[in-house]
Amino acid sequence: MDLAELLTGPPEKAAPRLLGSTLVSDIQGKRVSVRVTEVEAYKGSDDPASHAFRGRTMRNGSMFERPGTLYVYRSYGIHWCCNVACGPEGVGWGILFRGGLVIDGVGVAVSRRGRADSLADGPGKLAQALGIGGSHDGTRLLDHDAQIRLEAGHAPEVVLATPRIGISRAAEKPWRFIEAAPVSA
DNA sequence: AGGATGATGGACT
DNA sequence: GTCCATCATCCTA
Repeated sequence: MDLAELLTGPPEKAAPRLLGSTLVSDIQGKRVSVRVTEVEAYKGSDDPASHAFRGRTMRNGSMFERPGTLYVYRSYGIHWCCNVACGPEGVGWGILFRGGLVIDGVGVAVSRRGRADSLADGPGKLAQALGIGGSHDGTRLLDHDAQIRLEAGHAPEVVLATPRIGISRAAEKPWRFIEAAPVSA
């Protein structure tokens, strides 16, 4: 199953299968690639924690676009965070990119982050490392000539499901998925 | 290793 | 006016 097909499904199914895929950004002539290791599912009108719970607005419109559309929002007035829309067009389902590992363009990521560690282990940090901002809202991540793209990778050996982070409503749903290190011998 | 806190802006009641 | 899908820094231990 390819990414386009995967993203036509519900977020709690698609999210864990996005682990191990790669986000690639080509911005200002610089490339950064991040292996996705942490995601969260947000299920639109069925999910009180979702930005799309109350329907489509100016801010969340991208989540209602076709699968593979990037939804970028400002968090706490300071950071940028990004999601990919999934499910049928118009439903407002999405998957938040919550963390990853920089596998290409480390120097660029270090420069953007202003530090040499913790480059993408958080949604705001991941967006900053990739150079993603409000102007990238609506990017079609599955277009081969887009500035920011989502590409297939190799699936992790172990996936853990836990409650989502930083929310107060529907906090019991185990819709956070992380790539875990296999238990060593 | 873990808890508290300030920064800062937009969406919503 | 209040609530955030956060982060870095500054404490205490």
